[in-house]
Amino acid sequence: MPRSAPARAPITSPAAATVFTTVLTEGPVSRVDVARRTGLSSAAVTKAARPFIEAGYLEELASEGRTGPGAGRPANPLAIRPDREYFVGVKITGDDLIGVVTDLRADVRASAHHALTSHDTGHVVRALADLVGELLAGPTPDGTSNLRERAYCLGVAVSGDVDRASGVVRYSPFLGWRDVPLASLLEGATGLTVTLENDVKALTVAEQWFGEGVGASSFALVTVGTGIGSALVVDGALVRGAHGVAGEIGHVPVADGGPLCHCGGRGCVEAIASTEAILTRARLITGEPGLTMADAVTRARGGDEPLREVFAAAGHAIGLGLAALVNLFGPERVVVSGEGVATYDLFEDQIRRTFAVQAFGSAARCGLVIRPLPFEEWARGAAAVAIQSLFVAESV
Amino acid sequence: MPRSAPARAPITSPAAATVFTTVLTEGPVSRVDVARRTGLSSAAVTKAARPFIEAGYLEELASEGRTGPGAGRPANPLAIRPDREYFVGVKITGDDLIGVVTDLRADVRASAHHALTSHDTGHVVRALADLVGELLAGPTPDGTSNLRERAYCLGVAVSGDVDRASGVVRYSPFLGWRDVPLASLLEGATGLTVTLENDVKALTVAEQWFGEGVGASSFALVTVGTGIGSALVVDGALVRGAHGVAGEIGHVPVADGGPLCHCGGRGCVEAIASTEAILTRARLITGEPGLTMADAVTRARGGDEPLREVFAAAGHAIGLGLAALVNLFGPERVVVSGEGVATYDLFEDQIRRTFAVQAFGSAARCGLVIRPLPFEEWARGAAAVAIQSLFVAESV
DNA sequence: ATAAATTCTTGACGAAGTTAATTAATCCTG
DNA sequence: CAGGATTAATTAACTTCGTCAAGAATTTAT
Repeated sequence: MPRSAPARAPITSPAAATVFTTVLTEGPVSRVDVARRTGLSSAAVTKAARPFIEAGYLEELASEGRTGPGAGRPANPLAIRPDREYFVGVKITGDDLIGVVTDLRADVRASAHHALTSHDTGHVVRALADLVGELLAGPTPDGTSNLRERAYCLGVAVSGDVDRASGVVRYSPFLGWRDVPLASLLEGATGLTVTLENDVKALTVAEQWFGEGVGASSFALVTVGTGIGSALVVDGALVRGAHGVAGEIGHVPVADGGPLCHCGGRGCVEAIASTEAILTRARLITGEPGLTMADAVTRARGGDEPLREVFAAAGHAIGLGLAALVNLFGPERVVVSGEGVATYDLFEDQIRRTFAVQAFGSAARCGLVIRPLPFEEWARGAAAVAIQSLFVAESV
Repeated sequence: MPRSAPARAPITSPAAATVFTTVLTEGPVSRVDVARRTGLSSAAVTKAARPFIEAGYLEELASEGRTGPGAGRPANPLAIRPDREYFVGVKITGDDLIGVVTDLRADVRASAHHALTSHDTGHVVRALADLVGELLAGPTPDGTSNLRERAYCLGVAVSGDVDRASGVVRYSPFLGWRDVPLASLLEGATGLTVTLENDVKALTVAEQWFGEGVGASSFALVTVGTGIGSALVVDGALVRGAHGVAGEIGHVPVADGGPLCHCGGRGCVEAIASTEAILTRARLITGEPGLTMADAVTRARGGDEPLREVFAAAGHAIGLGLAALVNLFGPERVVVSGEGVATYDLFEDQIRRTFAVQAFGSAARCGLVIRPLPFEEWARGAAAVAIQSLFVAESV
């Protein structure tokens, strides 16, 4: 090509990163507004925004008629051009790969699945590369180019102990992996820049940048399902834990002398409220060892009191765990998301009630959002991590 | 005065703050060493250090003979001159004022007490100003000057909801105060620059800068006594909580269906392990409504099994709370400090045992330091906050 | 002595962001 | 409808901070 390749996102200084994230996460904003929100001078915003406009990442919206009540030159809001770059996100579970392509705003544009027939590293890497190839095969939505030419980054989410910085899966119980340098393997196989992250943390990043977490300096996300996990954002940064462990709300002890947990502890939230724990208890109570989760849910929804109580007990345990989290951290908001079967409607009431009782003082003012979690969301989280990887420096 | 007044700590740039804190908290270090540890260039360290040396805050130690194994110019380590400036710290309790004077390293040089006969704001302010006057009356230890001329900052620690930034006591149950602008009142009364902080947070700052927290990017401090509280440091910054509440480990629910807590919850750590909760339980078990804490402690130490079990139950509850904290945050270290009567010897074993069982995975690698808490330490915490207030910008 | 190693200092330079002045685009008023 | 008021964006000069590269200082090793 005679013309130089289009410049990638020109994040060259803290101010550039600040301006870009502000426009990215807070919709169209005028330069003065960006300046006001970030504390930068308006001159700095002008300077920082120009390269982004030239590289096609930002655009100036035609002034939208009225500026407001008073007089004055109307603002030309800066807006993101979401189609300037695409990102691939893949979540690896024990059984399959879930992949999505998103735009800069983390809106999903395409998705695909792929069953895993083995946990062998080589197999997974090949399958993942195939999936990525499939996802990027088509043209861009605007038809002017194809996806592959505008996608440079791949985010991968895996449950377990993941070292994002080095791109290594330290330990993944589901896959039976230890110390697999997955990021570099995938960079070789796909040619994309790969960022690896723990799945719950990835989900939290998506929420922090493009969901409920926008504008909150501290918040938490909790996932309820097979396991119960969470991740915390304090002062804009993900809490990672000195030894790589943090956010283990599933193993917060809430019921002294309660059921034994697979972690060796007693009365952990996960020992009471995980899908398996609920099912075990439901079978015990009904005396039907063959009871399925789907049946239990249907009957509970239908008004089966003993079964409803099993779910309520789970909701109570989650509420206690939330109270522990909120009393210790005081986040601005917490998102509780139900994985897999959307049973959250059976928990929600009890979670809120218990939380209201156990949250201390004004910590109770913390906003509680409870909602289902479509499983594609996990892959979207991975893509969000890829988007975030544009910002090499601090995570604003 | 013909000569200009001696310059205060010349913290004019991020680099200056970094260099000064490094030397302050990590003992004598050569300039190259500071550069290596902080990532600054050695030129920057030289430049930043000079004004501190000129103002008398730092000095160059004569090269200490051998530098190490190899050749090369020997290092001239930079060291703090602790006596360059003194700081006053005062802790306000419901009954009295405890005050100390410390040097730059937060070493206590003088201390004094003062009984409070009323909780009236004016009375407390006057009493506190008197106490400060008393503390600063003498000459400096080196005899070259007097304390007052080298003390500019006062730190004040109060339990309850305190807004450090505005210097307002939002709510203090012990004093019965609401929205008292204590910092500005005290600036008027003492002429010193006043920094107000919550007492547990102040203690944590002291630990972060001058104790177990040095070098740890995240750690927690827990105090056990009348109340049970904690404060958390994540990535070098104190967690404040979106609504001003954080670190409320005392109200983490650990025993579902346990004793009712004064906060309205059930099974809170504080409802089981606070001094009052222990005493209530001890009286119930022994059937002696007049039992004192001192007696209970003596008899438990002497081998009284039922009483030992009361303390063990408290230790267990604390251990569960600690596990919750550590599983959620993954701090590098936790300090557990016993307030008032030094009963920690009766808890320690049980705390460690429970913690070991309930801490999840490598979170258990978190270092646990359990030790008594001399009550002057609270005032020292206040002084540490005053020292930290020199660093206007971020708390490194 | 001379060379090698290591620490510290110095001055030129460059990057990033600020302030202040200027230009631009609109509304309001008489 | 001209002129002023008002707000937005840009420009240019300047400040500040910290790096780089070169060299001075001071030791050990040969």
